[in-house]
Amino acid sequence: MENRLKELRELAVSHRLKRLSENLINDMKRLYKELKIDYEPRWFAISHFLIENKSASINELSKATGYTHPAVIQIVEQMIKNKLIETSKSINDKRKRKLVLSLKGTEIFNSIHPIISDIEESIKEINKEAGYDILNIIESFENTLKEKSLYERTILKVKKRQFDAVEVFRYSPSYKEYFINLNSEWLQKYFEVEKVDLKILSNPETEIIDKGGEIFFARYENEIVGTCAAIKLDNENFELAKLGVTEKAQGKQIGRKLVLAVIGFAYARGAKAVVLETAKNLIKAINLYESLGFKYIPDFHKSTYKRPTFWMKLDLR
Amino acid sequence: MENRLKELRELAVSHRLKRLSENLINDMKRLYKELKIDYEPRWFAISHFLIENKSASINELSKATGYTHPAVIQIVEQMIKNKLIETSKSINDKRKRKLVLSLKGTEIFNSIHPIISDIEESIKEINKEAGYDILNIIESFENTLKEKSLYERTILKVKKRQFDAVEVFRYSPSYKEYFINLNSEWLQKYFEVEKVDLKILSNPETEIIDKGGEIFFARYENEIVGTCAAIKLDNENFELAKLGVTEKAQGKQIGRKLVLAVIGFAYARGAKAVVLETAKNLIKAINLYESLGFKYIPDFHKSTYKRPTFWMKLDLR
DNA sequence: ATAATTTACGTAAATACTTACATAATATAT
DNA sequence: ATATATTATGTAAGTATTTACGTAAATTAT
Repeated sequence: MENRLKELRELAVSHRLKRLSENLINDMKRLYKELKIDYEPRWFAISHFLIENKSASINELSKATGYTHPAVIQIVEQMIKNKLIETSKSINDKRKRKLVLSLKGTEIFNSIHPIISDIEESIKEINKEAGYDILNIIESFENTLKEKSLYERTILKVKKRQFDAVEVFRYSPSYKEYFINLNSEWLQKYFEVEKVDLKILSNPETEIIDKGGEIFFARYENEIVGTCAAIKLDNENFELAKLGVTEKAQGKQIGRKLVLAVIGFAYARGAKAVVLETAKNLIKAINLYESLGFKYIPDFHKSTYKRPTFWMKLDLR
Repeated sequence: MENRLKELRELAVSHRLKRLSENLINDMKRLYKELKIDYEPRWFAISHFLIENKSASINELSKATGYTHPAVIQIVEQMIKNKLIETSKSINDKRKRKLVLSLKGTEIFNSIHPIISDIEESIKEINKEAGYDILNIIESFENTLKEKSLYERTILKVKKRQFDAVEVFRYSPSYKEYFINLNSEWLQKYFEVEKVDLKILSNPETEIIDKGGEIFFARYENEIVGTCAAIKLDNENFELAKLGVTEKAQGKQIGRKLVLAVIGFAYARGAKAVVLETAKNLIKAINLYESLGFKYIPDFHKSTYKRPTFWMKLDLR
């Protein structure tokens, strides 16, 4: 409990940042209202850019301010209604609008200048009292997140954790059923179980193990959820085949760990390459193979199956 | 221009804080989605509180999380729809609802625990790279603003600036018309110009100046916008009277500066007190008088006017 | 030169809240 | 004991933005 409470603190960062920002924006609004200035804080960034650059298009404003373009359209619309902005079609590019501040817009912007200065001063004062320069800090966090977002950082950790939670172990006769079932699942979903499949799946010992290959299984949260075979083709080549991960356990690094087991097995036996035969519609599998360095090889072998397949290869030397 | 650009930087603080927070919240959402967890980040604070405290009412949750109570109602509604929360009427207080996490709610909350930890770790990592502890910083700013908000800080500066921009000067015959007009404005708006008023307004020299009093005027942006008289009652008492500030210039510290001029005048002449006669519906004026230390005195004098009035007094010793 | 892609803008709807207001139940003051 | 104030909740509507999607014009590729 104690532990969790502490965690909430860190997790609440985003929420509290938002509140802090809303606080400041509301105070600005209240100031304008109190001083009877007909001006919304959200107009500021756009007014400012138009003062500096004379005219701009919706898109330019969006990029300059960081608002999405529909947001800019809506803010600009408001400003047009308040006669602060005038709009016309661009001449050289008929898609674009040319937006300029009206005389009234310029006047109001200049008239709020003293208040802006006061707000500025207040923020500096707040910085001093708080003991931090908030702007520097924001910039620093923006840069840190630009390098690697919270999402990217966290997903790496999650994958690592999942990867570590998968236990891979070798074939023994008692797991024979799993080999059939886990492979039937995806074969039935995407294609059909062909005779060639059935021959291997039903006789893993004679077809794979006895010929110098191996079959791996993956256990995740006490359930056997995946399998993959290494078939010895010759002294220099192994085939990775019959990779199957049950649907509800997908996306948990199980396939990756199984493929790595096969590669490791082949490598330990002095193989030069691992090849595999797969099909275009097995997108997740192909992505996995590619991420581990497998490359498409045209005309390597004719297809073993009725289903249309192609071959990939990973060089081990 | 340069100058203004620099200012925008400070002013954009709130906007950028908001974006930073949205960034983080969106990343969290994306994480839950990617990991196929049926959970919204906004549920977290409430789930957490209910895990810690077993049950709570809408109001308690609002206070604990910082959301407004309608926000809590809406989030809770969502969670009820997702069967994460169960609700019942409170027994001892029929206004209250008793909200508890359902079994499913508890399970889901516990199941996201590892991801929460990963997010936590990521935030710590971000802190380290950015070189700041964001949570400390937020807290520091929250405290600074709690002591004195951006609004309060800024409004003080604005008032000071306005106050300094008002120029107060003394009566001379050429300003006679202003004395009549500025006072007629408010008299006509709130009451009517009575004979007693007219006598003083038309003869400021004989009625006020020659008897040892004074009339002050205020100039703001090159216009005469306010006036106020100090009438000598006897050697120990002055009456503050005929305070008028034209409507469009109100709220700019003009009245305050005029009243201070009258007080200063009386003080310089060795007066013991300044009194004034005002009316209940002149709310802004009364607020001003009170803020400067004037106190209500019952039965001081009978009313000089047809309109219902009362007296206030400021002791100078 | 034509097809395909990208860019610029627009619109509708969704999101995550807030404000403002209403009402019933409870607590407090006279 | 009764009026008054406060509290807890609810509801409707507003706000400031985003996402998602569509279309026309311009650019690039073939």
